[in-house]
Amino acid sequence: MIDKREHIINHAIELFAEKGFEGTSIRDLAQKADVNVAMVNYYFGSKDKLFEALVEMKASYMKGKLEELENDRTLSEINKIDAIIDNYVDRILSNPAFHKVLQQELLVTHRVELHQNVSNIFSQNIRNVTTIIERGIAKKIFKKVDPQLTFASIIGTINQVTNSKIMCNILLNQDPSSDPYTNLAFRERLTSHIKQLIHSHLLINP
Amino acid sequence: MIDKREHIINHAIELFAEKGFEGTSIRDLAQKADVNVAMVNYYFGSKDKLFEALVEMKASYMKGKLEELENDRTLSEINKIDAIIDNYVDRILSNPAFHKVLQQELLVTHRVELHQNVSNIFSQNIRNVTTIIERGIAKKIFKKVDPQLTFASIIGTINQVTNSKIMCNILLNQDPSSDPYTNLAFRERLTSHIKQLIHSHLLINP
DNA sequence: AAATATTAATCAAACGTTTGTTTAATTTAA
DNA sequence: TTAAATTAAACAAACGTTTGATTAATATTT
Repeated sequence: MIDKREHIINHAIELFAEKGFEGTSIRDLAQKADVNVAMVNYYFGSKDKLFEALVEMKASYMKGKLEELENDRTLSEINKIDAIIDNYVDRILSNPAFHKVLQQELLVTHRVELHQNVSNIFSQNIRNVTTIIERGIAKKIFKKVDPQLTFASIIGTINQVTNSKIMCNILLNQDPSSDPYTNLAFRERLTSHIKQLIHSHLLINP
Repeated sequence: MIDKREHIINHAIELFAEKGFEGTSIRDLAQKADVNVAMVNYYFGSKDKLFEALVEMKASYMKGKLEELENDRTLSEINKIDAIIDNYVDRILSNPAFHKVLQQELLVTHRVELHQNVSNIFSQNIRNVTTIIERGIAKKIFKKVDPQLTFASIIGTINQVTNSKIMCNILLNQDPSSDPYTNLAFRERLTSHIKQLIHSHLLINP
């Protein structure tokens, strides 16, 4: 075993995604990760701190690529948007369980601090994307759309199909047991739909 | 007090939305609703059955209007879509807490039966909307879009701004304490964005 | 109409479990 | 040999639920 903290965290993500944070007991987690019940408190101090450590360790993958794209001067605004869509879909479909954990924490509000932290993970992304859209509008390449809600439509479409596997399969008339998230054809279908949607929304000359 | 069952359910919706089902204790609920702890089990049998009764009692508001719209022969396809968008935004913004409870139950999967029931609440709506879009495509009024994912974009955009008040305020650069859901200007902004987005996506002659 | 019987609603208290956490002893590794 | 890691056992607190007694409301009988 390489890193026991990460080992526990990885199993915690799966359980939290399936049952929620409150719905998962430390004994559940210890059994699933095949460690002693005391190890969670030994390594993390408490169940709450495990959750914080989990978010902190795994949230970094959210950043990075986007700032890079925003500052790329060789790409047109619409190409940046396309790259962001590809990037988002890629990362979320590669980590559906962690993404679900974050979405759960956005829905509930009683852990005020963590709820704020999770919100902040997304806030820089919002600013980056809306800045790109606003620049496109200023250059008269884009129509005068609502930049904030345009971002909401991009990320909201992705969330709509990634938040619930069962809902996604109902939506796509697929077998309830089939797994759309690992299906490459589905990934292609999703990205091309969003790009098509956003292109006709943004571009003056499509 | 008119109906004690409904009285308890209404307070349960608020608490479940804020803390989640597992995060809410019966003692929490009893205190908030100002009833004895034994009353929940007296009226509903168990905490789980309270949850089922809650969904059953409040989910009916989801149906109705949509079947009506689908069968209306006086409206064009795009007018039906517009009416559906108005209807969705209206109902969700009028019941944000209950909507959050449903979204939470879509995210977690460990209560298999209830998760299925909640999914089914939406499935008829999906069929209605996709049918309208397919008819518009057949009539060559609409472009050859992806009907299922187009629906996902409509409902996903709404969810994106209604799932978290804090996220919504970050998105809209608003004060963290402001309440966008009761703000009529926000409702108008949201519906007109979605309509604009979907019109340019669907219509061949906008 | 008054008195009685029956049902429904409410309550404080207690039930047995499960919860997150801690302890103190033991094993492992450096 | 010392520090870190692991363990089974125990801890108090919180959990959902049940109990048995008491009050309120309704129905029945006089």
